[in-house]
Amino acid sequence: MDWQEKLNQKGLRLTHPRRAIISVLERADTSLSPQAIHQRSLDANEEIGLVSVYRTLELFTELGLVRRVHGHSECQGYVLASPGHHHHLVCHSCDATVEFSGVEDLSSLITHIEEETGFTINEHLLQFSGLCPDCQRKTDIRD
Amino acid sequence: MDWQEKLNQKGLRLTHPRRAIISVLERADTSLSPQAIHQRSLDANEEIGLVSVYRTLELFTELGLVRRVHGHSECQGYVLASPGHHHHLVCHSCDATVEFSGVEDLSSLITHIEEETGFTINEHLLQFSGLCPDCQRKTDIRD
DNA sequence: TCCTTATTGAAAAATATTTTCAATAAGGAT
DNA sequence: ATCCTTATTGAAAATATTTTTCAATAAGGA
Ligand SMILES: [Mn+2]
Ligand SMILES: [Mn+2]
Ligand SMILES: [Zn+2]
Ligand SMILES: [Zn+2]
Repeated sequence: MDWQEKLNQKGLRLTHPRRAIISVLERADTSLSPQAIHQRSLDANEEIGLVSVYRTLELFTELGLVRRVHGHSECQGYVLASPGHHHHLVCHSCDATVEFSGVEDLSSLITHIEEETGFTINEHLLQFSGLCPDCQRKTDIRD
Repeated sequence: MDWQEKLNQKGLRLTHPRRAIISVLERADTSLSPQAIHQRSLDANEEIGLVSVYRTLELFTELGLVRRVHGHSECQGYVLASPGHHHHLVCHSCDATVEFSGVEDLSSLITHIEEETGFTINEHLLQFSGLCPDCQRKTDIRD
């Protein structure tokens, strides 16, 4: 199910700002802050309000259409989300962000921690960071 | 090595705001935002400036004395960090935050993702969330 | 006790986010 | 095609958060 169907299903409208934001995120290769999304939308001659960016990101996060990426300083980066269990990998140097599928098996770790702490665990946040291929090359050259 | 030694070692001073902030974090059982830390410090009659809270948290994060906890909405929660590799477990309901030691073995997952994406991975962010023992009890009673 | 300078905090500036509300446009009904 | 309902928008104002500046202070070695 794509995002348009998802909105229909919930009785939500397919508005201009919503289209514009998805379009910006589709073209992005890094996560983008609300401000950045707004700016790129204007750059593409899709004039939308910054308020709508905030509202749409909140809605889309709720619907699982976008996900938040948590950086060292910045935690307001949003990326398009593919359906299913995924996490993100971020380049320290250029912010390139790619998704990887959540195939990790944390179950034994989770069980261990549940026993140790008495908590019930039902959610996890996992993110990797390092250098993307491009930035590795640039670093090599400099050496 | 405790935080005081660490500061000495770096030629940094043991100031009143720094003591106050550590003291607040030591007493906390959830992560705290800069504002919350400031308020609790005032409540404890340790009058420090909010600016110093920001500056100290930045410094202490750098030094590995505190760590940031990333929540669903809020990502400005700080907790005291024990030395070594740790992650955090947060209660959805009451925000109770406990540390667990980073004994997880992500190496095969990391290798897999490195091969798949061409990235070099050197850092990870892992956080669990769920219900703490207290909040489990409260939920049970309500049922 | 003195001296150096890292650090503080008040204030202002810069940014970021949320709220409000009248105007608009999405999309189902006719 | 046109009408109608109402979800949604965007301008503006209100709030909240974070950073910058800089003179005053106090940490801590001499
Ligand atoms: Mn996962
Ligand atoms: Mn770990
Ligand atoms: Zn890169
Ligand atoms: Zn709890």
